Amino acid sequence: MNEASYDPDQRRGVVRLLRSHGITPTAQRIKIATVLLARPQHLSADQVLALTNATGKPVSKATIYNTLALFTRHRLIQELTVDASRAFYDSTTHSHAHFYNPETQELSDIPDGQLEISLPDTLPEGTEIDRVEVVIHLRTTNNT
Amino acid sequence: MNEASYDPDQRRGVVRLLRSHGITPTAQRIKIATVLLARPQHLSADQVLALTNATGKPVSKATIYNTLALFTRHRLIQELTVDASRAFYDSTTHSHAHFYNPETQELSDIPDGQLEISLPDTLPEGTEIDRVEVVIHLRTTNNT
DNA sequence: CTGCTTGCAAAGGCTTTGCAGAACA
DNA sequence: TGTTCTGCAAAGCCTTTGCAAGCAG
Repeated sequence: MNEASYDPDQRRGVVRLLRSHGITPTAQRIKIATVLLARPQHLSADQVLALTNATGKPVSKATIYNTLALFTRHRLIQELTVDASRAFYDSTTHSHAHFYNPETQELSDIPDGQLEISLPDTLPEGTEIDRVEVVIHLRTTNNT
Repeated sequence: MNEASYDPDQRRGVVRLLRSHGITPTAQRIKIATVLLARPQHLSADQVLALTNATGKPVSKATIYNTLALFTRHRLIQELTVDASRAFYDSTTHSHAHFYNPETQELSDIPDGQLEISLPDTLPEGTEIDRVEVVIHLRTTNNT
């Protein structure tokens, strides 16, 4: 029930996942990855810090930031840039479209198939597509 | 030739534009708008500051930030969030898709028609679409 | 006059970095 | 034993804010 409870099978899975992405598993990285990848979610660095340190031995803020950057570099998670003031980290790497509500600061996935996009056939010279970020910014309906 | 040269006609146009967006024209706002709207471009606050203060009486950094926020609120320009570290301001409000090259920090428009997107027909309860941000993140091609 | 606007400097939030100690192979 | 990783605190960058003076209507 407790998210941080010790589950050897889960731990082994996370270790395998880190290794398969070329990341050396350490206690801190395993803990952070376990929190992040528990379910599809979008978390700010601060939220990751809070969740990670909700139980067990705390992980420092510097390590959180360094680890999130490392995970992003190795494509274990995806960094989202929807708000200039804060980065979000998406635990799912396949879905790329999101709703963002600035009022509630809520970020949510748009289900696959709900949105279609056709990419341009010509790109700037010498470049290729790294990733596509689609964010639909919402506002509360004006019920006058 | 000089971008900041005094052109009464241009100035009148900018004043009209500000008024039509519900913005009280002041010397600083006119100067900033003139720089920004000179052509389609994507500028950071710092770049706007530099360009604005390249000639004439300088405008303070605080006013630049406040004015860019004001212009954005009144939909004269559009704020783009492609890089967590810096906001960009787009002088064109109709085109929404961009290429972004993190290595060069270059932001460029994708011509209309090059990219098509079908929006979802269902939105979260009580919300409507404010704007859609599509950013194709590029990377330099690996010429091994 | 009265309210909005500007500018300066200080504060603020998020993120990165330097460096010493700890962990790991 | 040599390299990588962690954590603390300090620094850094971009942006916002408080407040007094200036300007516009």
